[in-house]
This record gives sequence, structure tokens and C-alpha cells, in this order.
Amino acid sequence: MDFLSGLNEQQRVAVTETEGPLLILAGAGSGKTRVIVHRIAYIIAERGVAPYHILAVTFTNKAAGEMRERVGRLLADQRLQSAPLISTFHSLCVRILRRDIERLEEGHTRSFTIYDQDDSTRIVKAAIKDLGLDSERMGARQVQSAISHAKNSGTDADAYAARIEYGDEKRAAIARVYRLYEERLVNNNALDFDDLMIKAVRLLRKNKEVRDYYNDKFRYILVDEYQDTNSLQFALIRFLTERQQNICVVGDESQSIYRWRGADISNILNFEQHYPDAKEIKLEQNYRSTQNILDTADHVIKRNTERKDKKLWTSNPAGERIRYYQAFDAEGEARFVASKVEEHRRLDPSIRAAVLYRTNAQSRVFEEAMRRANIAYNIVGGFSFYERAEVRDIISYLKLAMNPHDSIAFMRVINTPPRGLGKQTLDELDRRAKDYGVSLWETLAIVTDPTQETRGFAARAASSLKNFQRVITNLVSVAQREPASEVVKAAILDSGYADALKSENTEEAEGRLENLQELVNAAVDYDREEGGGLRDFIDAAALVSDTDQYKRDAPVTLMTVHSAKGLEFPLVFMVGLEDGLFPHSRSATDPAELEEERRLCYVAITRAERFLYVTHAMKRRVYGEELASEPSQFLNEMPFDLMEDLSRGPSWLSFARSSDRLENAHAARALRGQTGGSTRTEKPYEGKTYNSADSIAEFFRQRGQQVNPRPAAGSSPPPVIKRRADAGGKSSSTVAPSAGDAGFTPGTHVRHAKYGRGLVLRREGTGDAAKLTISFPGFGQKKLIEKYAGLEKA
DNA sequence: GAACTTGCTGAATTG
DNA sequence: CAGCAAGTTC
Repeated sequence: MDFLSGLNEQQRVAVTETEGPLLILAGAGSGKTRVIVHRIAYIIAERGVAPYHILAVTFTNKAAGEMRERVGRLLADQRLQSAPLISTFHSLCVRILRRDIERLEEGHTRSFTIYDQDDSTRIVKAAIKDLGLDSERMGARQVQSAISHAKNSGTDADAYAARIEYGDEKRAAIARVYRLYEERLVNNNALDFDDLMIKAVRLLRKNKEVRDYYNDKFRYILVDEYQDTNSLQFALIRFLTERQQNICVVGDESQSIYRWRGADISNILNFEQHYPDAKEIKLEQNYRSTQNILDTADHVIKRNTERKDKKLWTSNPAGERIRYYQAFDAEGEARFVASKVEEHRRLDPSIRAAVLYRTNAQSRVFEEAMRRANIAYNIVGGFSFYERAEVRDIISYLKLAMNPHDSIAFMRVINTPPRGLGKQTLDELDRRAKDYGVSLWETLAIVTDPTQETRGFAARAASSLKNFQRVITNLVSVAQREPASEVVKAAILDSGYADALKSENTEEAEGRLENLQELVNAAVDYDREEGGGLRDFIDAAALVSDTDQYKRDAPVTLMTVHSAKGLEFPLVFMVGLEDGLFPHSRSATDPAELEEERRLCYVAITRAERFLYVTHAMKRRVYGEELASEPSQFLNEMPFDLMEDLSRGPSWLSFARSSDRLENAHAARALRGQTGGSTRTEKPYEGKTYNSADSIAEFFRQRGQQVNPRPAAGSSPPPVIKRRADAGGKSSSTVAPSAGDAGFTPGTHVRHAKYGRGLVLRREGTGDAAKLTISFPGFGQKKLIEKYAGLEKA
């Protein structure tokens, strides 16, 4: 078989340069996966390397699965004894740790359990409570992310505590939670997601034997999506390439969108410094998108400064123009998308579409619109199968079957289904466990020991405890002799879970039973295909990710832009292109984060093969209240001459096209300033203006609604957009503070000395304390105290 | 002890 | 408008 046919010049080089460090800069749609797959096949078939000497690492199971499949197909006729290891970072670490974690001597044994996000949050929550810190208004999630952040940057609980500034109560509190959290993980013989990476790296650092083992095993290493690696993943790769340097990394810094998770873009930007003999190959031919789509993407991403210089090109036709639509509200946006999907599918019934949004919260209206239009859709993210309560419950039983000392699992199911064990009993059990300093499981044994007295427990509670103990003991023994699927069945039946659901006799319970049947099926499949035993089945369940829900053949897929990375669709809808949403308001303050948002935008655009729609709504419900929204600055960064306006009536785009450039001198300066003041030869700013007040007015007029974008002082007709209901709180007379108030109501355009023209989105508080949230094109959203802001009407 | 009601606070992106 | 914690009722 010829592994090079059908590849272009650069791709060929990327496949055949098998020795030494290699950096492949692969632009969007440039055939990256193809290259990786062929390269693996080439190393095996042409260089005669045994498959088990090859390791390919990805970030998602989905990517790993696809790679495995394609490599398998390429090598189908080779009759190989082994397979290359194609794995995610996380499962690679699990593998390493299951083998040797005991050599770390940090208290974990190789039968450790993996705690997912939800489990960790529970521990954090419990820790906060047990430390009596509840009062300090600390959200468990917040604390957890602080801990996670610390862990990932190599700061352990002691180091974290050592850096408490005097008077920093918050950090002091977090430090205590952090310590307790870590202690409990060890006590439960559990690792969280962060630990998987951390401990694996620490193990390799500490133990030369382990390091040698893997250096000998993996002689060729490939890393996919290298721009998303963080410092730990970098360290892991460094340890694995200690002896040999056959490291090939593939990535695209323009698609780095995980900075917030610790991804370090300099890993890819400085690859040549890390591996001095590195060669570099650029894949610049795009096979995916039309010229117009590519031009649009390029036009946007050009404003970023942190990037390697490369220019994607394509021999594809120019294609259709980008289609723009300004919707009245989120529902209108969704209706538009659904109707366009229908239209496209009428012309081409097999066309696949994606609706890409910035936040998961946006998905709901689209789901509804699709359902109403009777379009089959698949949604990625949100509640996945393995996140459903009933599935997690049964998994907890399975975890107990492997390790009854797992307190989180224990607490989760001791009264699920209800066994008459309430707070009293469980608190008592918990108290004793802490007293004795043993796990809940051991405590249970002590408490139910017939030679002891079950003092402090009601007779009914005591018998329930014994019952639960019996259930788990039985499961443990089933797990020792039966395959995973049998343990799953036993967990569902013996626990009384199935009976409890049956007796509920509701449709919801029916659905849950079906989900559990589904879990049994998954386990049966697992036994047949992987045969790795219950342990691996649970591990796999813990490591499934949202993006693994993607179904290639769904007619329409709804997902976040993040989840869409690596995918492609003939028809793409980018929705919610609004200031504060995309780019997200949380990234407005930091130029580096704004650049990341722009890369995210670039990722979204480049998912499209043939048709790209960009939409935004003029108002949207956030927190159940209506907020006005301005078009995204990214829309402004797209080349208008490649866009076609499908809006009904005048739109932001039509105004932007016709407006003069003076109006936006501020915005132009801001845009240039924010992108690092680059001195590109390209014309700086094309003088398009945000001027949607008029178009909003027009829209409302068309719908016969009242609108008042420029309220006359003194008499304010009801504003279009509702003010947040007394968000200020305490004031006793909270009735219509905006009336008679000379202040600016949401929907008003104002002018600010520094930021120029902007739209008031929201008003909080009254009188002198009034705080305004204003969207300034080019500057994003600002919160200003009205009294000091020196605003004028615009 | 369990099911229900009220009141509050708080959402970005993910393995 | 959520989802969750605390409070209330059976």
C-alpha cells in the first residue's frame, strides 16, 4: 500500500520525516488528521517499527477513536501483532498510574478511584461545611476552581498556605479547604482530574525506572492539538522524550482556545527552543472551505498579534457569500436558523449542519425551534448520559464494588434508593467515622458488629444499615468473579434501585429505567470489545467527555464553539454574535483573553465548508430579564463585501455599510489599540459604525411597539428594555426610579469622553448610586457609576 | 424521614 | 429563569 498517494508536497514531508523532533503547523482544514494517520501507518509499514513503540496523544476520546479507526483501516492488510497506543492525555496517565502509582508513596494504591468534577465539588462543599466556613459566602465551585488552578500550577496545599498575605481571609479559607480536600482524596484513595496529570508527571520525575520503561516503550510520539497543551502535559512529553527525540507535534496556534484551562500557547510557539534540532513544516492548503469563508476567517484572525505568520489558501471556488441575519430576539434567531436548515435540506437532504454558540445556555431556544420544525438534531454538551443521576448512582455502586472505602460513592448511594436513612443517621455515621479516623465503610462494620452495641441508632436505621452493608458486600464478591456487565446488573437489581423506580410508576421513572438498561448494554458491549474488567469500565465512564457525544451523521448538531473544534460541516450557523456574549464579557478586560475569543471566532468560521451564517439578536433574556445587545465586534471585523444581508428591514449591517468613518474614530482607535497597535499595511479601519439604535427603533416601529431610544429628560415613556428589578436591593421606595430621574435608561445611546459612543444595557441602583452597564463598540462592556461617568446623550 | 414550598443566589468555555 | 439550600408540613 502506498501511504503517500493523495498527499500534497508538505503533507508528504510531514509523513516521511520520521526521525527527530518535528513541528507541524497545520492550519484549519489542512488535512491534519490525515497526516497523523498516514504518518503512523508509514512508520509501522515503511520503517518497520513495531506498533507498540508508537504513542499518539490527543485531548478527546473522539479524536483518539477516529484516529484509531483510520489507522486500523490503513493497516488492515498488514497482519500486525500489536496496535499503536492512541490515547487521550488523561487515559494515558491513568494507565501509567494504574501500573506504578504506589512507587510515588503518596498514599494512593493502584486501585484508586477517579473523581470527576461533580465528585470533587461534593468534597469541596463538604470540606467548606466541616470547616464551618459557610458564612464566608464561598461558592464551592469558585473554591474548587481556585484549588484546581493552584494544583495545576504546581502549588500544593502547603505552598498555597505559605503565600497568604496578611488579612487575606479568603485565601486563608481556601487554603484550609485545599488541605482538607487533598487529605480526603488520599483517605478515599481517589484522584481528581488534575491529579491524573500531576501524579503521572511526578511519578515520571521521581522514578527513573518508570521513566526508562516508557522511554523504551514509546520510541515514536505524536501529539495532536499541541497548542492546547499545558505545562503538565508539556512536562509529560519531555519525560517521555528524554532518550529519543522522535517527537512530532501537530497544532495551530490560531486555534488555541484553552488558555483558561492552563493551555500555554508558548509550548507551540517555542517548540524549536525546547527541541533545538526541530524541523518545521507548514500545512497551508485548506481543503475544507470556500475562498469566501477562508477570507472571512483570515480577515478576523489577522488582528491578533500572538501568532506565527502563515496564510491559508485554497483552490476551492469562492462559493456563496457569508449570510448575515439580525434577529429581533433569541427566539427569532432560532426560528431563522431552523427555517434555513429546512431550506437547505430541501435542496440537499443529506447536508449536515451545525449551530455553534458561545455558551451552553444558548442551546435551549435552538432545541425548541428544531423540535417545532421537526428537524432531527443532536446536542453536544449539557447533560450527557454519564451525568444522569441514575447512571451516576449505579456507577457509585460499581465504585463501591471495587473499593468500598470510597466515601463519596458511599454517601451518594447509602440512601439511594431511599432506605429510611436520614440526615440524623448519616451525620452520626459520619461523626463516628471522623472519631475513629476510618472510612465510612469501616465505621459501618463497627456499628453493625453484633458484639458491639448499635448505640445511637434507631432500630430501623440499624437494620437499614445492615441491609446496605449486605448489598455492598455481595457486590464486592460479584465483582471478583463476574464480568463488568454482571456487576452492573447486580448493582441495579440487588440495590433495590430498579424496584424503587418501578414502583414510582411515572414516565420519568420509566425513562430512567431505560437509561439503566442502556448502561447495561454499554457494559455488555464493553465486556465483548475491550474485556478490560470492571475497573476499566468505570475509568472509561469517568473519562467520557461532552464532546464524545458528537454523532457524525446527525442532520443538525447543536454545540459550543469549543466542542466544535476539529469538526467540519457543509453548513454552519454562528449565532449570538453579540458584544458581551461573543466575545464574552468576562474576557473584555484582558487583551490576551480577547485574542483568545478571536481565535475562538476563527475556529467557528473555519468549521464551515460551504455555507456560513452569522447571526445576532437585538435583545436577549439573561437571568430571566431582557437585555439589549449590540453586535459583536467580530462581526465588524469581517469583510462586509463578502457578506449578504438577509435581515428583514434595516439592520446593523446595512447601517454599518453606509455610515461615515468619523463616527467611529474612537472604535477604530480602540480596535487598533487592543490588538497591540500593529502597524499593518492594511487599511486600518473601514469606517463601519455600530448604529443600531435606529434600527432597533425601526424594528419596534414595525412591530407596533413603543420605543424610546432617546428619552427626553423629565418624561420617560416606558423603556423598551426592562430595568433589572431593583437589583440595588435595599431602597424602600423602589417604584420606577427611572421616572423623573435624569439618568439614562437601558436602550439609550450615550457618549463617554474616553470610550465614545455606547449603548446602555442595564441600570442598577437609583439616584447617585446608579450603576450603568454600557456596551462601547471596541471596548466591550463597562460598568460605570452614572454620577461620575460624565455621560452625555448621543 | 420524606415530600413539598419558599427564598436566594448566580452562568463561560472542558477532561 | 434556573438550581439548590433551608424551612414547613404530613
